[in-house]
Amino acid sequence: MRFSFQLHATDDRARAGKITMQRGEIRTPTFMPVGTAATVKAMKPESVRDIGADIILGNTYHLMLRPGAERVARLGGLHDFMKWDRPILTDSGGYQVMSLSELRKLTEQGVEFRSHIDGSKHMLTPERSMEIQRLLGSNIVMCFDECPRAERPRDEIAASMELSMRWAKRSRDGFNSGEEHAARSALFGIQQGALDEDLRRVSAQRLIDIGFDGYAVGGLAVGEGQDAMFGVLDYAPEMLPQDAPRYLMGVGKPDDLVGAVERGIDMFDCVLPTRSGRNGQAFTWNGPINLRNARFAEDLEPLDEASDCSASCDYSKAYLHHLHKSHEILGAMLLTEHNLAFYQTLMRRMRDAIGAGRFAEFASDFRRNYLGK
RNA sequence: GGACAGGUGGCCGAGUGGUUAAAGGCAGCAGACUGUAAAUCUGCCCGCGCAAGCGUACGCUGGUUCGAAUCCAGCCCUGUCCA
Repeated sequence: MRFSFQLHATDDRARAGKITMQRGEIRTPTFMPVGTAATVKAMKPESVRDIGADIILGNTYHLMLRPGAERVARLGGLHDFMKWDRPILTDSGGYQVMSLSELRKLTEQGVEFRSHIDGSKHMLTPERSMEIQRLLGSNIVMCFDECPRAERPRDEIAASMELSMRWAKRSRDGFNSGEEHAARSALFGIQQGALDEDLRRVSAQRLIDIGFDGYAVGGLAVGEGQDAMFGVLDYAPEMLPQDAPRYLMGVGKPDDLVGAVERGIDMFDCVLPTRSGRNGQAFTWNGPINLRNARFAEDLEPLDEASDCSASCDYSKAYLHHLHKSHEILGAMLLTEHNLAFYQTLMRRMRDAIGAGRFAEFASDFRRNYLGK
């Protein structure tokens, strides 16, 4: 089975289902922990699986620079290399076109990056991005796109979207040319168009015309704010095929996830649970807290007594406070694990609620506790 | 007892006549983080005040000067070395 997506239940616009691939099943809505540089930072791969992740994300740009895609291929591919045998989705480097905008030159052909590590030049084109993702052994390959910042003027957003759509076609062709890999992996297109409904519609249609296994909503959570993002999600997912997974790239905070599932999104990835874990922030059902805060210095309560994740229920906030104040590496490890477990539990609860036809109730309960309203 | 060196804001440490409420680091107190250039970054950090500002402040006491953390004298303390 190369790739299939089955919907088990829908509740209003929310959907619960399953992606089936050679390397395993992905229960949707799903959250993919981010493992940019062949590691979900501060986590052993087996722990990532233990807390419930079905799939993780890797990155073309970072692995291209180090250790190099060809080297990963010689070492047997990304899965064996990092000891993660389940599905891996790889981002194409499109996000780095924005995040490393100081270090690159963009042309119709592609993007020339100046490595943030050693200054060396690397040309990323749709074709090369497909090749790198193939060399890595990616299971879900993302089209090479440009992810523009929200505040760019409309004409630039439109031009950027058109460029991304031309690149989507080239990505499709490049992907198909890697025949053996194409026969056992999937390719996702990425809708752009920022906050503009017409551009989003044009973008969706271009992608559908090309044809992909799944469709991502890109270019959100890039500074526009949650209201604006939800505004787009009120119409953008419906522009994409019903029978394919919809992936909201780079999102988000727990309340973003709930609002996005509510609007028909099936897949997410975000650095927040891992990065925040390293920076002292823990997600809880009553909202995020910062364990560095003095008020936790003598708090013997665990983060989540009811959790079956050890990091969440076996250690006091006082201890986590101490570890983070002391810059002890275990503090980063435990909070990362807790946060990822929290995200996985959140996804499971959403899937269950959709299956039970009571997602609206779940969402309202969640918001009352998490946002205090 | 003698010879050097030195005493700066919670700690370390710049500064050696006015632009100094006093660099920088640490600690402390908060905040941010959304397809990871992030175990990171930002703000606050003498007291009172919303602020303008006022008051205190560079071991202590006195002096020189329009003006002193900075120059002078005495004293007190610390370190190293010599007896």
